[in-house]
Amino acid sequence: MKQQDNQVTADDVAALAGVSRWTVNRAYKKDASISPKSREKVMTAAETLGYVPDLLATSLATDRTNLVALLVDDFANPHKLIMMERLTRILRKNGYDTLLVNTSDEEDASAALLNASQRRVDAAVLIGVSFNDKSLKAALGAKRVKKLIVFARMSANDNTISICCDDRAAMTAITQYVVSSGYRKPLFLAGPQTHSAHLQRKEIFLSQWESITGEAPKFVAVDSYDPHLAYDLITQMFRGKRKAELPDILVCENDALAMGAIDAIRFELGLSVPDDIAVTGFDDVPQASSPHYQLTTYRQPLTDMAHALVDVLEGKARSKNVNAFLGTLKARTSA
Amino acid sequence: MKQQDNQVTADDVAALAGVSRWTVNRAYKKDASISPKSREKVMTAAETLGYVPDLLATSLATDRTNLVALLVDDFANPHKLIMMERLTRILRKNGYDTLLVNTSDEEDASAALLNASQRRVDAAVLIGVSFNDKSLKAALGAKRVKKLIVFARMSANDNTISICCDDRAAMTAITQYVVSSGYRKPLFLAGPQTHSAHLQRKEIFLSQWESITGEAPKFVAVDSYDPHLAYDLITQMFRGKRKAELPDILVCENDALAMGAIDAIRFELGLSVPDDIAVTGFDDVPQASSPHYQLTTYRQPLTDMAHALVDVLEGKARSKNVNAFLGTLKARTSA
DNA sequence: TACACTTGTGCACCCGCGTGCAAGAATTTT
DNA sequence: AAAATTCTTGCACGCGGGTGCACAAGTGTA
Repeated sequence: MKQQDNQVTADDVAALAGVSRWTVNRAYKKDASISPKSREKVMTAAETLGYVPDLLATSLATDRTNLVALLVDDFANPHKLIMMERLTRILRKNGYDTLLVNTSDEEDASAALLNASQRRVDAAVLIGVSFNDKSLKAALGAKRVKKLIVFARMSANDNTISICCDDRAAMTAITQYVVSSGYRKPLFLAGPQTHSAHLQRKEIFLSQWESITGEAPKFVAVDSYDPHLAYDLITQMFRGKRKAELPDILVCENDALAMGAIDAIRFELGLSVPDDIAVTGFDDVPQASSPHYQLTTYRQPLTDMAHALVDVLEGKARSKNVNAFLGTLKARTSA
Repeated sequence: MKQQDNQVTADDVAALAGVSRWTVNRAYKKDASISPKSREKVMTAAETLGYVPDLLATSLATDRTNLVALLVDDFANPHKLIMMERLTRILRKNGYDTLLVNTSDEEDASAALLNASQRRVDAAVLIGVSFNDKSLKAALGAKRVKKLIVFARMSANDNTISICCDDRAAMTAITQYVVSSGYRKPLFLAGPQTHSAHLQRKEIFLSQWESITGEAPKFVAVDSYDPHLAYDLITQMFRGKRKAELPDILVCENDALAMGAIDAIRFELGLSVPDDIAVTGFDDVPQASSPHYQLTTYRQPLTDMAHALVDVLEGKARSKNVNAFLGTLKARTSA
């Protein structure tokens, strides 16, 4: 493409408009003291020259980049796509651009974050779920990161701002749904155990269930939110078992695991969902509503959460942590 | 978190190391003329102060940001997630950061791109598929974008660099597979018709098929690569038809459409895939290998393509367009 | 020891724009 | 109509670091 070597600068516009460079500047500032006709002149000049202010120089001068780093550690989960779409769109609407940082490779993660911080991002937003203490520490080590925000996940770290829905309320809704639907032998399928116990959906479910029915459910866990792991684990655990030995419902920490489990139940064990074993998930990914899965799951209010993120960025958040969002249970036929 | 208000600058390091700021600079430049002991002094000083060069200032001074804008227009397709993961990882390994720009909202798209260009991205990479002429024009209008690259898609635009696999070879492989598998009544399910005809997979398939069998296949199209649209269209088209009226294979432009189609065939029409109607896709998204879909599809060599992108960015690409990558046909049980 | 020559280092100036202040122009007041 | 305001505008300086050149220091030779 045609390369415009001579980048149009404010000086050029000033020259054409017959004013000083600073007047050009003011024309772009909303509440600057400048006469309407000056602004007019500048704007037409800018138009003919195709001038747009340079964000790099602006950021350097103002120490505000309007850039947010989005740290994603797990690209296998379709829910990430939804979150990324929502966040980028809403951030953009509020004047922020998004730097996508892939932290799936453990070693590169801190380097990537360091790099992002060298760009003076206004904040780093973690939308990963398996961030362990090490990652968090690395993130905090990057001194230039002004704010560290954990999105869609609880965080107990003091140096962190957490924006997520009320996991306790969510799991309560699921637990009550499961109990009232008549299930009695649940098995909880959890992901990586990287959180403080009391923050885990697993723990919440277990205690909720126990307080309602008096019995402590069993649970199993896989090392990452990977449908294949769920598939393999369920296959291996359930194969050859008599029906009486199997749970009547599998409560999964998220949809990715739930979908893997459903496939295993159907295709490896030849059983029916929900008749033999019911399944619930969490997130309501697009595939959850497909006729194949029809997954009963829980949807977080991502749009509201994204707006809360903007509030935090602008420093006008009500409280430090914004983690009492309420989602909705999507009851489908999988449970 | 603790905010380090006083940002460490090269001057600070210089003072501590007892050299000038420029010597500090040289210490960070690979092939600069600087004595080993000076560099040593600088480095230890930098270490104790926690100094890292500011990328903003560097970019401003060198006119090279090492930033790439990734324009994504369709977050419904899981393949995007794969591409994003691959691209961000490989770009990062080569020193580039990625700006994620959501162009799914038509109106905001050009604004978003303009904004990215104001950050002086070294290149804009389109990994969308439904970019129409209007979007391309908007992209080209952003003068500051030095390179405009279309990834994983052909592009006939002269101002554009296209990095993709050889669609002709790919469709040939699919066509031959379908023919040799004994299918005789294909229907091509296409996405938005935004490309020049000769670049479309649809056209390639149609002509390939005709040249082999002598018959011109039928085709249908939906307005976006949305599984739901495919689902609805197939349901509506096929419902109530006698078996003889139905195709024996549905060749889909990508996996998203194929999966929607499979669901419709199974759940709305009560037919079997592949026995009643076979289906093929394109992309090999993760879900394609699930036991439910077992989709026969075509996988592009994304890693190689990502490296080619880096070559283009560094200006050491063999030719202007790099679009002869060969992928592999993944034959599964859906066809 | 004097000379040429190869490093190593410092410096002025630049990248493009923002901020605060002071001088100039326009407007109002008396 | 002169003085007091208020609105506009210009400018020095700074954000953090890169580039090319000139000079100082270090090395080698006669």
